[in-house]
Amino acid sequence: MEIVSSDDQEFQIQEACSTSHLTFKAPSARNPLIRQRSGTFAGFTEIEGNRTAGTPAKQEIKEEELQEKEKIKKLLNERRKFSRQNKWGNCSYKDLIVAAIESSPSKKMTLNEIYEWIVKNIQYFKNDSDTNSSVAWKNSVRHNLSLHPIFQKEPPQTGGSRSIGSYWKIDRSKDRAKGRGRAKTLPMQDLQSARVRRTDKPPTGRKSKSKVTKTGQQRRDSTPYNDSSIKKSSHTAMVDDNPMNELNSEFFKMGHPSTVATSSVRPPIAVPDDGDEQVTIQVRVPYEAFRLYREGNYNICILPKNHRELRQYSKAVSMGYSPV
DNA sequence: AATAATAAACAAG
DNA sequence: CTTGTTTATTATT
Ligand SMILES: [Mg+2]
Repeated sequence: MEIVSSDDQEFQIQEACSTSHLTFKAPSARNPLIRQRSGTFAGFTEIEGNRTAGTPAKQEIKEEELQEKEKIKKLLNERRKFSRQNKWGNCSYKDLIVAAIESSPSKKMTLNEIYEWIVKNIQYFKNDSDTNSSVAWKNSVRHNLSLHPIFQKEPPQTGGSRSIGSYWKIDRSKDRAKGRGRAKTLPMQDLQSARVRRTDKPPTGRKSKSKVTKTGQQRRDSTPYNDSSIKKSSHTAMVDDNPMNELNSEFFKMGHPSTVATSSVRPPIAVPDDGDEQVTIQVRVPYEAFRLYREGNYNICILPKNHRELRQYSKAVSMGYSPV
């Protein structure tokens, strides 16, 4: 059990995770799953304080430009905690947006200005400013602006006939705090409200790279319906009569990271030849899986022992594996 | 296990 | 169509 304190409240996690076995019928591999402890308290994003603008007072414009280029080079090349090797360099969309906005003298930018900065300054996006493929990364930019509390917008402006949207600014005080247990302003994905799964619509999300397992089984695509006549929509909906709702809202003010934990299991699966072929099943532990109650000054969060396993189980079955 | 990328529904203008 | 929010999934570390 962990106790974590934030500015004004404390809460505990009790068995926010559990260990259990998921056994699938496997002709050749029949070891029971033994999974490690999961769903531990999330760590927090390292804040890059050292990229803050150094406010060069009186420099020649040319020199400033050179400095700016150096900064970008550093941003793309240096590895930081959690950084990935993206097509454009070792920085995240969030990093790019921060760099863009900070490069502006007024320290604020409209969405379109952010796009333009990226296209102008990041090689990878240069030939990609107005093509079909730009739709995807621009979507990601918007996603990141909305998602991260560090990005805040001023009241919307109007420019001529069409709206230019808002000016986006950096507010570091709203970024996730460094270290465990400090006051947190969490990204939206850590702040999901009480929703339940709706099964009448196909899901959205990232597509699987490998669509076929070694068993030859067709893996379910995350967006299996190309048929545009099938209307897709988010497949969750609020449940008004969830008795947890009241507690939920309080709970989420504290932004409990464990509610977004994903976990993987590697159950033995059916393979034709021999093999301990295993598959990773990622599931998101949904909010409603948790049982919450209050005890004194604490909100107690319990993930019922079997819940994660049940979700993994049903997902495995939907992928074509047969349980024992 | 945790973070980040990617896809897409949906709303408002 | 653009801007913005949110959910949901997989990939990468
Ligand atoms: Mg934001």
